[in-house]
Amino acid sequence: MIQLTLQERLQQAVLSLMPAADVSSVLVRPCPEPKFGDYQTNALMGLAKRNQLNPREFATQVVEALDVDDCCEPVEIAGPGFLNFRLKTVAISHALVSAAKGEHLFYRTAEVARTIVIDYSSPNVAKPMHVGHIRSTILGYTLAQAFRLLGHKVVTDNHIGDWGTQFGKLLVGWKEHLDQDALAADALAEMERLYKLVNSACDEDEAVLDRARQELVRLQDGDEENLGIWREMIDLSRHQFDEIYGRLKVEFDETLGESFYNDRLKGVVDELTGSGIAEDSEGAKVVYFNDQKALKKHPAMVQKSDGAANYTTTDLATLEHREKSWQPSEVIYVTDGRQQLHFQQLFALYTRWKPQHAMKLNHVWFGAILGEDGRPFKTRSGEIIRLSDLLNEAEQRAFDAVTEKSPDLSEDDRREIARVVGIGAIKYADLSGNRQSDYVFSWDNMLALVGNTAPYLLYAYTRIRSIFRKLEGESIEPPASFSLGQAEEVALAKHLLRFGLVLEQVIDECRPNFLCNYLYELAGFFGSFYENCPVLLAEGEVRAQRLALCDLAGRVLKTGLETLGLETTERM
RNA sequence: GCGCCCGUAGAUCAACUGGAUAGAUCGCAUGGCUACGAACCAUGAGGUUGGGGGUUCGAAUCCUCCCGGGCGUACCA
Repeated sequence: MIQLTLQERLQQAVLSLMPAADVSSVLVRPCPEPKFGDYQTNALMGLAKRNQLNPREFATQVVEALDVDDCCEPVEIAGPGFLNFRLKTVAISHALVSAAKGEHLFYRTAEVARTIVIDYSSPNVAKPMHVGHIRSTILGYTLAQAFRLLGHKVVTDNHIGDWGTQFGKLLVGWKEHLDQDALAADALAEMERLYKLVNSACDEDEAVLDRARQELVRLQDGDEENLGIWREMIDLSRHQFDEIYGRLKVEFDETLGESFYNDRLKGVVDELTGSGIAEDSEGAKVVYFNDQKALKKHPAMVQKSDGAANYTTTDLATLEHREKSWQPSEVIYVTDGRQQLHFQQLFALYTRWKPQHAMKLNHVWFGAILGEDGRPFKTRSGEIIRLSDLLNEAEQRAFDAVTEKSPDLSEDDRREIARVVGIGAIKYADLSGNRQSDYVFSWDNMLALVGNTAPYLLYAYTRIRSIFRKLEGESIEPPASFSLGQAEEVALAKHLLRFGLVLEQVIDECRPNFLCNYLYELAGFFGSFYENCPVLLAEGEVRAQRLALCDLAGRVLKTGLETLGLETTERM
């Protein structure tokens, strides 16, 4: 939090010279190069330019008005007008001492807790979850954890696709082509087969399409037989979703599928038409956005020409429900980037429908998964890889690795470690990139066990734990100060101080890869420290200080990993 | 056609939203376990950031024009 102190004082110094200045962009950030210092600001140059001042002279004046002697060495003006701050060891020591006493862990929680609704995962009933679902599931869960860590209230909602036109075809398939044995063996695969079968039959034969429409109408009219089949399809699907979520250790506060809002859809359409927001077009009800450049040519449809509502309508009802139920300050949708237009329409439409709403509506989108040819991802046989197969493969590879590295451990232990490492590797691989970049799927990349990967972080953690196991019963007092005599200690300590800043960035921009980078660097700094600074063999104060550094690094690592949804292990 | 996103080392990705010498990892080469776990550490090679032009103290990032790719573009969600 030192960084925020510096920033506040810097802003005050600027204001003392320029009372009318907007200092919100006067930020202090970590230096790109340690040789320049620990923190820097580049904001003075822009400010000077806008006010037609010489940037170096302005920087000099700011430095004169700035008092940071308690935590920094004399501030340095560099290049065209950077300010470089170098922390005093006593300031670092002070932060470490209070953390070692358990007063904080280098971050602080929000003074005003916000309520955030996060909508993620949202698989469709009767379809197996495949690798495409993992990004939303893992990203959403991680964001929820990050908001919670910083003291916010989060409601997670799995908006599963359990209603809609696909059920007409599924019902035809179920009634005419169901293979009970296949259903018992792998329900989702069988339902997917039925859907594909009827779907292609519909393309060729108008009569099949008619039957599908009739079955759908019957379902929507409450026909007992169709409702029963529908419920069974949902139960079978939910069972398999839960199995995946269990393995991923992902949870939801709510699972309100599309069907939950079914009774409200007609009312929504009536309100929109009644108030003149929606109008008729080619038999459908649509909303035009002539006031918005980006949406001008893209009206949103809220009712199809056959009278049925569609997903925009459902999403409107969902937003209404969320606002009523939780009064969130923000609703976050985690989906792939192809739905950007839909959410632009939805947000604009909701604001027109309920102009008084105060929710920030945020579409957190992510890039596509591509095959090695750069085209949307499929295996050679044209199938998308099933999520359960991916998890199995990850655990198997991790098991082979742990068996090779630690053959002395029992098989049960190795299985458990392989589970933590394998699942962790997948999650980390998914979270460590910029979410908006498309990424190329490859088994070796996703399940890698060396380099910038989960096992690297977990290994650093096990080394820390190993040190504390060797202490056995020995009681350790938190040190009264840190002398930080070796460069590796300083680098590790300074990095610990930045934890809070990174967490803020993660929730501000909904980008968990900042946390991945931070933890990877932390593990790296710990690695150098570990190789160069004996802990147990050190003596007196130094030993106590190094033990405390190890403990703090371990706690930050564990907290960070848990925020990413990764479990830790004591040995591997 | 229109709109959005993208092109960075042999490969996979970063780059704190305009900052200082574009960083990692894999792979490749070299060195290090009689100091706490070598799933580690240290060192090296590898780049005209797709291409041209522009904006300015400063550009992978902003503007513009080409080249190449992905996605979307009213009755799927």
